[in-house]
Amino acid sequence: MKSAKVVPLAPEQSVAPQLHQRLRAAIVSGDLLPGERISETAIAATYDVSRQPVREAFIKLAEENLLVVRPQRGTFIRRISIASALTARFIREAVEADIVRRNAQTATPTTVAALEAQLEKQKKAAANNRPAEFMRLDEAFHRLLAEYAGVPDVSDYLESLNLQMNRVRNLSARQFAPDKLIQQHCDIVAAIKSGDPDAAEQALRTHLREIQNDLPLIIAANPDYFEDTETAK
Amino acid sequence: MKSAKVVPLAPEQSVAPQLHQRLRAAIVSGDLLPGERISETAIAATYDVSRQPVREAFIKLAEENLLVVRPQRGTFIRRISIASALTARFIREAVEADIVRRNAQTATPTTVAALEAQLEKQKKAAANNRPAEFMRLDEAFHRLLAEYAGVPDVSDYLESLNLQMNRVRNLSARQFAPDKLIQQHCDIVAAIKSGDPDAAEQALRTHLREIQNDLPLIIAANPDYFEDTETAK
DNA sequence: ACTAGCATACTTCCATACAAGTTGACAAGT
DNA sequence: ACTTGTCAACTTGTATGGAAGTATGCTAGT
Repeated sequence: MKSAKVVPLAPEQSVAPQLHQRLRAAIVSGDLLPGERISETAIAATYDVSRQPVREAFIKLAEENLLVVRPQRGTFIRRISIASALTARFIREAVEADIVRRNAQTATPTTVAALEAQLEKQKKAAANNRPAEFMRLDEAFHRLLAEYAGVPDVSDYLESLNLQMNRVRNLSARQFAPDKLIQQHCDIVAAIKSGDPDAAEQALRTHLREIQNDLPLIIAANPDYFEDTETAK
Repeated sequence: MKSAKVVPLAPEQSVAPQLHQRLRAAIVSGDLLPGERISETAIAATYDVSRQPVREAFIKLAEENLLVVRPQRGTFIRRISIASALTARFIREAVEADIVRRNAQTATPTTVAALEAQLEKQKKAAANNRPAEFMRLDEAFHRLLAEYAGVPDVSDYLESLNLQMNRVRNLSARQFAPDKLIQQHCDIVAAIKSGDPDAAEQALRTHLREIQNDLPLIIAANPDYFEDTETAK
């Protein structure tokens, strides 16, 4: 069976990385659901390539904790580990707390203005009810904070952690209220603007703990997307 | 050419994971030097296996930033990115600062006693001049702190960051003075014991910034093990 | 002496075939 | 009704051959 109704791969680029990127997007977006089975041969047939590059993409995805490969049994979309999600959130909070403290200590009118301009974009996206756009701006906002703190590469390291958090977001069909999040973003920027590191840190911690409050609700709504008993990793 | 003077692989386990583990240990320990060339066929011949599992091990190592695969050109041991090392150190500091604060707030006589017992082991290893043993205990010490802070999984996430830092350590032939590090460990535990979060945080930040002070010396001693110009992925 | 072009020996990437193990249905026996 | 053994259809793991691209050294020409 040849491919059908699938955007074909770019022939001038390597196959494996392209598959890796596409499958990751499909998993994070919730197009492929946790626990779902996925086989090398099926994906290979879909994109009309051999099993080998598919296999290599699977290896990378397994390394990112998005897939579980059970030899001679099958490969499955990884269920979300609650413990891992909480751990990821804890790390993000600790790192970003430091980042906003630095921002509060070194803020200039220029950087504050840029942050406030970013907030306006967020408000606009929320007002127009475009959640995907808002999510992108949300990520850009936190990335901007890291940049202004003098540690831009930190965002790349946190990206793998956000992968799991974003899965939770998308699976929950966006139960998060954008207005509340934007208000919290404003509180952070306001504290930075007034040069108050303690207030900035507190505002950020409150912000990120919002997710922790919503997590039990999301789990209750989609219990089979999470794992409890198994040890994470 | 068949294998020679190499411990053969365990035949009952899969080849690829075994190769991955061995090569990673070789890179972190400095047995394989940064910039060194490494080819699929050579490794395959060494262990008397086919190229495919070697290739899969390479993919995992590239994902861990230990290898750089340049298509149709060759594969090389990744040089250490100074920017990445500093970023990793920043994240570690932020996360562990939070961890020791928690320890100071929730410490019990039991946990403090366990930490102090750990310190004694460190002193013994240092007195007997066993750097490898000390390094292992150092890691265990930080892992213990995370456990007592109620976030044991954090250590696993920080492990990938420590990979790069450990490479620096091993390449530098251990320029770190164990006595000074142990003294700093004692300061941390003392602050935890007295229930002073601010002091504990300060002691930990001082401790981890020690590495940052030594980094320029290490770079000056082994400049070709580091990269500067290239963007660190 | 120096440069441009080319052949050769590499490298990684992909396709294909086979090996080893698991799962599940089904039939035979108790 | 229940258990057990067998077999067929899957799965992932490994081996191998060839395709495409790159580096290198030689050769011919200036």
